[in-house]
Amino acid sequence: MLEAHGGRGVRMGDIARAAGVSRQAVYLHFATRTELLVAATRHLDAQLDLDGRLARSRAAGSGVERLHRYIEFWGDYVPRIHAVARALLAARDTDEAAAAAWGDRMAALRDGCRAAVEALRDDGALAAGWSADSATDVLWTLLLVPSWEHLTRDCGWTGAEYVARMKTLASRALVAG
Amino acid sequence: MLEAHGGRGVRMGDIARAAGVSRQAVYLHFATRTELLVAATRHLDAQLDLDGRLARSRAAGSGVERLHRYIEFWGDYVPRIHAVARALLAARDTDEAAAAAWGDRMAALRDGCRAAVEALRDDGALAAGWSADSATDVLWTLLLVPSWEHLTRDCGWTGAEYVARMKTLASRALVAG
DNA sequence: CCGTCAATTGACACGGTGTCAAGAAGAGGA
DNA sequence: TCCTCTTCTTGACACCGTGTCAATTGACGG
Repeated sequence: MLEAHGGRGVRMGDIARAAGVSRQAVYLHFATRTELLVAATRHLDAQLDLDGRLARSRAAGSGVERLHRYIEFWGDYVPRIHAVARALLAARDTDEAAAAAWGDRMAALRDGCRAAVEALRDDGALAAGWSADSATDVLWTLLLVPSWEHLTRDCGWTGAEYVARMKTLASRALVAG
Repeated sequence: MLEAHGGRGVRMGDIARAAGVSRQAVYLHFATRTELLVAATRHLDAQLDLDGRLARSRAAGSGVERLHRYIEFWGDYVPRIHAVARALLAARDTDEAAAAAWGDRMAALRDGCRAAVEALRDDGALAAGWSADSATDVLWTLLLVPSWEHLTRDCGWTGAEYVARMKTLASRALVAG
């Protein structure tokens, strides 16, 4: 349902109706809308085998390869989780729990960025001018969901273009030489 | 008031009270909350002399200088408009008019990016691999408000760091050589 | 047969936006 | 002085979405 509505405007009553159940029944399982949203993201992560997808990046032989694999993973993953991410992102403004849940996911993204940057650094391939910290911050920011949204929706980039150009961008920006 | 609350949680009643006027009086001047928000951004642009601030970038002698001046302008401007931008951004999800107003501002940002990229291209300084369009999209995305927010709030970058590192990033990514 | 558990119905509180109607206060002109 | 226009006030209300509560029903298992 979130996917059908771009992550917006899905109410508890809509969900209940779609599940063939009363609105109150939903509250018997999820105390708040945010809790339901968070459960949906967890479910999605499990269903999509988040950890498995990350394995390819972790197994990379070089820093640059790791960076590229990570961008490939992310470019493939974001569109799948986008709608629910969008909903969580919107809820964040008014709901403390949603903000925390979003923070967790962003921390995980940062871990991946950090690992890629450290792999680069260990190869001596981190471009001059960046510390591991600042490079991590940059990569982390490049991969933000709103940026993906902007590029694919407002700029009309395809998923493949996103991956290819993001690789170019990150490589030019962060990799030495 | 928006600045005091990070652009969130400011209600019509709060505004009225702060203005020493009844809530309904506000509605005599602005039909909707969004209209008031949009008026506030216009007011802010005029007060901050948006056009004047852009002049320095427009007067740049080279493409690279123009790019750098534009990033300096933006890095100085965003923190000043951030709270109201945040509010507009939040309203965008539920309000068509807010989405349109935001779209306008983003289009203006894009125009600036486009001009900088074309200046680079005309100098023959646009890095291989980018078309003017894709380079514009990239720069446009780098400067997005959520990214600025993320870097300054979540990553703890200062305004000066934002400008300096964004210049580095954009230069490495887009400028040849 | 009884207890438990999940679900149902219907009502309600709350918070925020936007609307409406009746009236008050002041300014300016005939 | 009176009249009118404009602006504002007060207070009520509709609407929407979330979350709560209470009373009830129906199925399943010991």
